[in-house]
Amino acid sequence: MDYIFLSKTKLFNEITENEIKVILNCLKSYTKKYDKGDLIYKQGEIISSIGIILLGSINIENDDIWGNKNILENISMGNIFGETYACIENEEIMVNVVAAEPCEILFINIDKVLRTCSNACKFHIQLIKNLLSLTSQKNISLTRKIFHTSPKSIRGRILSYLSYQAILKGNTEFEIPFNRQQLADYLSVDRSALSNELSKMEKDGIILYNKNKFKIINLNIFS
Amino acid sequence: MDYIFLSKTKLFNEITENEIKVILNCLKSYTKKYDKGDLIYKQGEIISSIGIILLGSINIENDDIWGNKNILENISMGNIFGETYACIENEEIMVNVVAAEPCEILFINIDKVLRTCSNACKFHIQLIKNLLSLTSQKNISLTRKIFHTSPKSIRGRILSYLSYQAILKGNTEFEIPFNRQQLADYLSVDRSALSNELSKMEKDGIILYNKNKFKIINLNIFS
DNA sequence: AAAAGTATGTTGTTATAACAACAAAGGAGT
DNA sequence: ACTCCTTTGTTGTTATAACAACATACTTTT
Repeated sequence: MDYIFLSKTKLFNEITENEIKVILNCLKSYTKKYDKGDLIYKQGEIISSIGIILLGSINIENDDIWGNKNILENISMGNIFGETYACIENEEIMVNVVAAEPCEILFINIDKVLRTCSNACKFHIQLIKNLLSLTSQKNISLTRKIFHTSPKSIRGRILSYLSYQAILKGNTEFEIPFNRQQLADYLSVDRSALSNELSKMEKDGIILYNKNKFKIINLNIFS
Repeated sequence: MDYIFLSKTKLFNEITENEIKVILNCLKSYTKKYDKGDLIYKQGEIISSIGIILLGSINIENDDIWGNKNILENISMGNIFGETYACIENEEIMVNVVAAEPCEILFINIDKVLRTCSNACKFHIQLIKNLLSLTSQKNISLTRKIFHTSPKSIRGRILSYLSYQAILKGNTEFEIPFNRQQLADYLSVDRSALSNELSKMEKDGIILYNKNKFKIINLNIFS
């Protein structure tokens, strides 16, 4: 186990490598490998472990009753997933967790962290604090997705998403972590309509793009 | 201060009335009253206090760059708001918090809870645990809104929302906490289009409704 | 290098939502 | 009961997104 890597993750923020070693042992954690497309957590399951991505990345997806796939989030190496459901008892997970590429996951039973946390155990308290911070941040990323999908027009959604990416990267030229289909799913629009709108926006001189590289030319927010 | 009321809230779960009294004093909490429509937290502010609603209810809203108002959530008596931003340092709040009716709010500085939490203080640990649970639950309610707004058709969104409400209330007949405009905002659709679609659904024999009372007759999920 | 597979772009048609403008119903206050 | 005001429903028009089907890259495999 790469404790140095783990000590740099947000989950183990302010926890030393040796302390991590103790925690992982005490909480009976284990690792598992997955291939691209493998289902890690299935909609409807009751889970009590969080996952830390040691290698690769995963997608949080929802398949609605009509079969439309909706990508809520892509989570990469060093980050965690499942904490929302693991922190609430008997709450069915409403999403699918799917390996976006070959990956390796470390699972930690969070029930134990929450139930056995006593004043005596300093690591546990820090772990809970870190979880709180992470959950809050996930909260914000969900709020952000809601922002990007609340404009009624496709152009509005694209502008919302791209302008946020530009701010995030601190540059009007940037790469996005989605391909067209994934971006369409994220914004809840049809892929071909998205492609179509992107090329219209290029014609209108608002953006330049090639694959997942974008450049914002003139963000006319009133158009 | 009504400590009995507070001891029944989720935030003070497993904390006694006397302990609450100590905490509130120690954390320099204070209360404030608002009229309907008053702005409690404004988009862009850096906040470090969470609010507990002692009386009334509040709306979490977003006004986008084109002036569309988007209601993310309605939060009622005994529940908290602002914890997402208060738990992360220097994170601007991206929403407006508005009094949905006359209300009274108890503010608690969360910075102090997180920073001064030591092994010696048992209440603080419990408070953080409770916050973690609440944040996780808020997370789920955001995910739920994403579900309700991800179908591409208005009917799909209405069905998603109403069928969830029916499950929540455990009855095919129920009241919803929104008026038409608020529901339209929540589902990110035009109000008149929503009214129109609702009456079509009634004609199609799927639902019956009057104002905010609904009855699901025949949830044909494949239509 | 050819073949197969995947991702992206393009176009035309159809379905649907937004919008605007108005009508009707329901409350609140005088 | 009348007026004012707010909420909800209705209709027709216009704008836009979904959808389908195909074309054109670009990748990966053999």
